[in-house]
Amino acid sequence: MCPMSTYHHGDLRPTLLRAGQALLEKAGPDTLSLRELARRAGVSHNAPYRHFSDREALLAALAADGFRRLGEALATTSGRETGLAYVRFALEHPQLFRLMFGGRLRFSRHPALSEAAAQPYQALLAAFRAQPAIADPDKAAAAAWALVHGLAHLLLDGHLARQVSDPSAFAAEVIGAVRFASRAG
Amino acid sequence: MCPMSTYHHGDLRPTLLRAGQALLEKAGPDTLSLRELARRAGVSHNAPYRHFSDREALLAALAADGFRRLGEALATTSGRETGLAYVRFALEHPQLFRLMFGGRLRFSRHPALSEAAAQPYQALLAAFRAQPAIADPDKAAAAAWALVHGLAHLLLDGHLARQVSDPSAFAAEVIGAVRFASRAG
DNA sequence: GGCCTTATGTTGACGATGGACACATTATCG
DNA sequence: CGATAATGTGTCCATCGTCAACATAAGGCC
Repeated sequence: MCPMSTYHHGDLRPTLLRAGQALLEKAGPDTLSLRELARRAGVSHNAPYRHFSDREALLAALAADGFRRLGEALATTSGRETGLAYVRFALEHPQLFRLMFGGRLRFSRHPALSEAAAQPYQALLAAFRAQPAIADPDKAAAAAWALVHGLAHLLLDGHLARQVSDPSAFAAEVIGAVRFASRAG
Repeated sequence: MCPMSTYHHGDLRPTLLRAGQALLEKAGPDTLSLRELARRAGVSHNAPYRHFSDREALLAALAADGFRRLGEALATTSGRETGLAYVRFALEHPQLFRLMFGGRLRFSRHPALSEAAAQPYQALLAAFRAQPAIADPDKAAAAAWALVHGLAHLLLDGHLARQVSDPSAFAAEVIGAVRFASRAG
C-alpha cells in the first residue's frame, strides 16, 4: 500500500535552509521563526531540531552560506571593484548581511561559521600584500574592509540616504575618494 | 491611612530608561525584555505601555539617547581624533552601538530617533567642508564615517581579533593609514 | 524474509514574551 | 468637592523556543 510517504520528508535540512534563505529576506533575522520555517516545509514544529540543535544553529548555517556566497561574489573582482562588489552584495541581500554582521550570532559557538567568515578577509589580505607600493598592507587591508563594511551598513540603514539616489554609484565615488598611505609617504 | 504609596511610581519613564540602559549592556538589544524592565522597576508588566507604545519605542528612546551621548563624545574632538573617539564609543558601549546601528530599529517610525541619529553626521560634514584642501568634502566625510563605522563593527564582532591586542591602538593605526583625495590630485 | 538499531518526525507540554482589554487608583483642575 | 485625565494592575491570548515521550521509517544482520 502507499505508505505515509510524507512522514519522512527525506530532504528536510536543505529544504529548511532554502526556506530560511527566502524567509530571511522577507522577515529579517530577528523575526525569522523556526516554527514558521517548519510550517513552510510542511513539517511539524519540532522536526527542525533533528537537523539544527538550536535556532541560532540554523541562523549560523544561513550566515555561513552567506559568507560563502560573499566570497564567490568577490572572487571574480580585483582592486576597487572588490570593494564595490562588497557593498553591492550587502545592498542585494540586506537581511542576510545583517545576519552575518549584525552582532546576533556568537561566532565562537559555531566554528564552521567562524571559518567561513574569515575566508573573504584572508583573500583581501593577500591582495593587499601583493601590492608593494603600499606602506602597511595589513593596516590598509583592514582600512579597506572597514571602509566598505561601514559604507554597506550606513547605506542599508539609510543614514546616508538624503544625498544618495543611486547607492551603488555613490559607493563607487566614496571608495574613489580614499587613498592609502604609500611607501613614498 | 498610609496610601498605597507605590501604586503610582511617579517617575517611571526615566526609571525605565535607566534600567533599560543598564540591562541593555548586559543582555544585548535582542534579549532585552519589557517585562524584565518592569520587574526591575518594581512595577507591573503592563505599566511600561503607558510610556512607550511599543517595545521598539522603548528601544528607540534608548538609541536616541545613545546618539545624543555619541554626539557629546565627538564634540570635544577634532580631526582624526574624532574618528578614534567614534570607535572608542562603540568599544565602550558595544550593545548600545549595536542597538543604534544593528538594523533592528525602523528609523522611519521614530522621527525623534532619526533626528538624533542625523546630528553627529551633520557635525562631521561641517568639519570636512571647512577643510579647503579636500577635493570632495561630502564624499570624504562619508568615507571617513564609513571607515570608523566599519572599523567599530568589525572590532566589536571580533572579525579583526586575530591581529588585534589593543583595539584602540589598532584603530588609530588603521585610521592613520588612510588619506583623502586632495585638490592637488 | 524477519528483527533490531538508529535516524527522522510527531505530539504535547512548559515557561517566557509582546501585546490587547477592562478595570482600579491617583492627580489635577474646574 | 467632584469630574476627568493620567497612570498602574490583572487577566487573557497568540507566538515562540525548547524539552520529553512516543511513532514511524530505513538499513544492516541473521
